[in-house]
Amino acid sequence: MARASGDDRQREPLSRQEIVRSALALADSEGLDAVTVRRIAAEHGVTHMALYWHFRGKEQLLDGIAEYLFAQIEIPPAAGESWDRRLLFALSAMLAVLRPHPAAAQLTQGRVLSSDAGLRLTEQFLGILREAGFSGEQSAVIATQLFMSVIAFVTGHPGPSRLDDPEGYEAAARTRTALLGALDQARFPNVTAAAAPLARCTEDASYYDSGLELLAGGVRAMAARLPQP
Amino acid sequence: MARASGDDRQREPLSRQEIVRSALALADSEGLDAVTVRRIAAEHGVTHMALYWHFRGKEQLLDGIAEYLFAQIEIPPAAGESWDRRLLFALSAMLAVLRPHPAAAQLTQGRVLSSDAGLRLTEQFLGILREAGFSGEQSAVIATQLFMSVIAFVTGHPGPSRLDDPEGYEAAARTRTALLGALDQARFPNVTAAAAPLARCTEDASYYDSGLELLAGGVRAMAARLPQP
DNA sequence: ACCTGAACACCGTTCAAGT
DNA sequence: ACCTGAACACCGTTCAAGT
Repeated sequence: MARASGDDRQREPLSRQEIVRSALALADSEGLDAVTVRRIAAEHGVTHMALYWHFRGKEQLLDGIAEYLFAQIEIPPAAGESWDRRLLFALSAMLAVLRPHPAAAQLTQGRVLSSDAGLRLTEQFLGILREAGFSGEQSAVIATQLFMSVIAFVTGHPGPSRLDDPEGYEAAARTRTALLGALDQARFPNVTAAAAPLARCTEDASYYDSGLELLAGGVRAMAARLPQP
Repeated sequence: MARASGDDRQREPLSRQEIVRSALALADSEGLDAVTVRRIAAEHGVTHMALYWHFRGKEQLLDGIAEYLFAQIEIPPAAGESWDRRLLFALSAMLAVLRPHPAAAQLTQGRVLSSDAGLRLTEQFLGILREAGFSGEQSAVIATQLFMSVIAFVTGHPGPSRLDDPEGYEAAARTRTALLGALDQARFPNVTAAAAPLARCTEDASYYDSGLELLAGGVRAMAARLPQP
């Protein structure tokens, strides 16, 4: 990934895209703390001030990562489908994009309304919710809460990613399981009994299936209580 | 809040509690970035290395903040109540504690299972969910997702807190509303129509009421699909 | 037991300057 | 247009030392 500074004396100019992509790769492999102006610059064989020509500051660089993630979310067109199936598709599309980037997903949390792709996503969710019969205000509230929840499902995934570092992931999961299992059974009967699922429940697809069911079921329940038009 | 270094020549020794409390106050008033070993130390009229006697490092200090927050969550005893009402009480209790600390709440996200008070909370949620008929595995998954969602509802609250800085809050909300309202109405019909609720929906209690309804409704829907015992 | 002083490696940002 | 060099203020951490 790193571009040695010696092997290409005539480097082509950086682009915002390249910078954002290497920042995202850094977040994926070493976490958000590793996303540093200086380290990103080093990846490109450039001094760290070079990035300030492309971004006004680090905050704008992080905005760029969030925008990049939002832009990848493609909600499949499903014109003939019911609103609740379309909602499920939309939530799945978000999860599919964010899951590989548990560290960087954090950056999307406060940036939905300040990125173009985030606004496009919001627009689509509002459309689905309006179709379900919710008012503009209700749709705004529910869309925000769905975004926050989906993002949190992904960022809540602790430690190293299973995809990037499977053996590191395994070791961390085993350690957590052992710690939970060793707790006082009198004080924590349910925790000790469910030590393994608690420690590793975010690892497999069923975790996200359950999350989608929780959210979609909640929205359906709220829709069912709406006054009939 | 700051303790001048001159006014008490015989300072009583620091305690972890005091350090954690001033760190939390700093997060509340200026955000997580302001929570700095050096600034906390200055609040107490002490050099920054003094904190290293009380904490092994900054990470442990942040653990302390999370622990402190979890410890304040008191789920009311409600022995005779149905499981879904007790679930609602438990979620409300979490929200009540976390809402005043939108910045610091972020710290609780990955620390539920590594803090004593977080484990106590987990135990109580698992108890409620087991009573609803979910298996240990299902309860672990759902409890985790409920935690993540509630925390995200609070941390998603952008900008300055309404309680700590009402006029700053108002100004930020107005700016966001104006920005959303000025978007292209052809591309963003629903966003522009709901500009105000989108920009400020996290401000009032109904936002959190809606969030609780969403989550509780989702869990009820999942419980309703369980095979009858 | 509780805190200080000096030192270190690292960070984001500014500003003038180079090509 | 695109990048460098030097400088600055700030950060977390270590380690030996003080009381």
